[in-house]
Amino acid sequence: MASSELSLILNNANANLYPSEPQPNLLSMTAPMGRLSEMTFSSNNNSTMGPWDLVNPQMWTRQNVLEWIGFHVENSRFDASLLNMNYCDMDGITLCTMSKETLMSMFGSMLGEQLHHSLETLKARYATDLSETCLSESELDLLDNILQNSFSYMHGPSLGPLLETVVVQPSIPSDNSENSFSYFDEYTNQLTPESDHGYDSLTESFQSSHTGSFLNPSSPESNSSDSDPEYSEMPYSTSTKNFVKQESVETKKRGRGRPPKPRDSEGYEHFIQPKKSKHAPRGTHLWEFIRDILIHPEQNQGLMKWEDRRDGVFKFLKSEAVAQLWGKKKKNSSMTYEKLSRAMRYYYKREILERVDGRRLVYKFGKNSTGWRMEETGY
DNA sequence: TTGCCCCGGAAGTTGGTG
DNA sequence: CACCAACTTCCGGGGCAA
Repeated sequence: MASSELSLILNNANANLYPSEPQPNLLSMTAPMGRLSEMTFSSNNNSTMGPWDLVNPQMWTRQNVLEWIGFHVENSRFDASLLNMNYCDMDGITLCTMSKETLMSMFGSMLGEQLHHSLETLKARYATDLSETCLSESELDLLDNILQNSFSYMHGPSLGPLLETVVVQPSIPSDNSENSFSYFDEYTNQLTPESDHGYDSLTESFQSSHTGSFLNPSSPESNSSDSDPEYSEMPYSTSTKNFVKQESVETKKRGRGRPPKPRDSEGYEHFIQPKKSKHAPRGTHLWEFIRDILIHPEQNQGLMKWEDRRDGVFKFLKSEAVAQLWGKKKKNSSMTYEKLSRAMRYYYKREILERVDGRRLVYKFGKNSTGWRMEETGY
């Protein structure tokens, strides 16, 4: 585990806690994208369990340990700058040997206790179903092959085995999208001058599951938006398991209206959850989400592009992919461009967007939108 | 003809607020 | 608890290019 990664994940926790504080530019520190291991490293988004949640703590990698600590740092609103990063650099076996006192001395009484509680819970969980959760090497190989075959188009040729690190994730993220947790989040936050919520727009989606599909630098900037089968046929899901699960659920017609918020059923309610302020802003608005994709061209990766930056005219290049991202952010796996575009059309009345007649997939920011102008973004 | 997109009405849900 | 904002879902209709 590189110390820079340690810094990133902990800095990020602080960035989420103190979004108004100026953050150092992490662009240069951002790990190169593309490898699944690096994608999953940042998958501990917004108080969502990371891969570690599905693995016996004894088998955690350094990365898993770090994600787990990061999760609790964020949930307890612990000031990550107070952490000694050397304490975070250990594997699961080492971690499991630590007593409550040791953890409390390393991480302070509050966080240490929380970590101990979590660790004991997880250890107890996996003590009973170890045989179910641990795949044999041959099973891993088999699953790896399946994933490689199924998702090969999502990866660059140089990618290593998908199961190089733990890739399993909860199929339904838990809760609290406000509290994102990845180094991309911090990046997003700092580059979004008007990001009033410190939300996670791109990052949540990028990090957690798309296994590089949007990030593949070789992805052509398709003009045909979703005629590209890459984006039209495959839900953006982490694993085949999740994929199958989602598919079966979505064949049922769902009721109208906003889908119910997933309830936290993962047994972590007992941890200190960051309480939403009574006046906490709502989550990201769609137009802000769109804006942030546009003003972060490094991470945009051909999803959208500016047609006329000065006038705020932009175009969806991969409309369905953007919709999937939006759906992921909203914990709504059945989001489509059709639905997203309906929401976009409502913005016309409010003058957040202006109509662009006769051009497919093209919209324009209106006078009631902010944060996209060059004067505002600084670039 | 088909597929994709645009349009806007209608009805629904969730979460914040008073 | 009512109200409201912000979507989400569904739908019928229409345009356009292949």
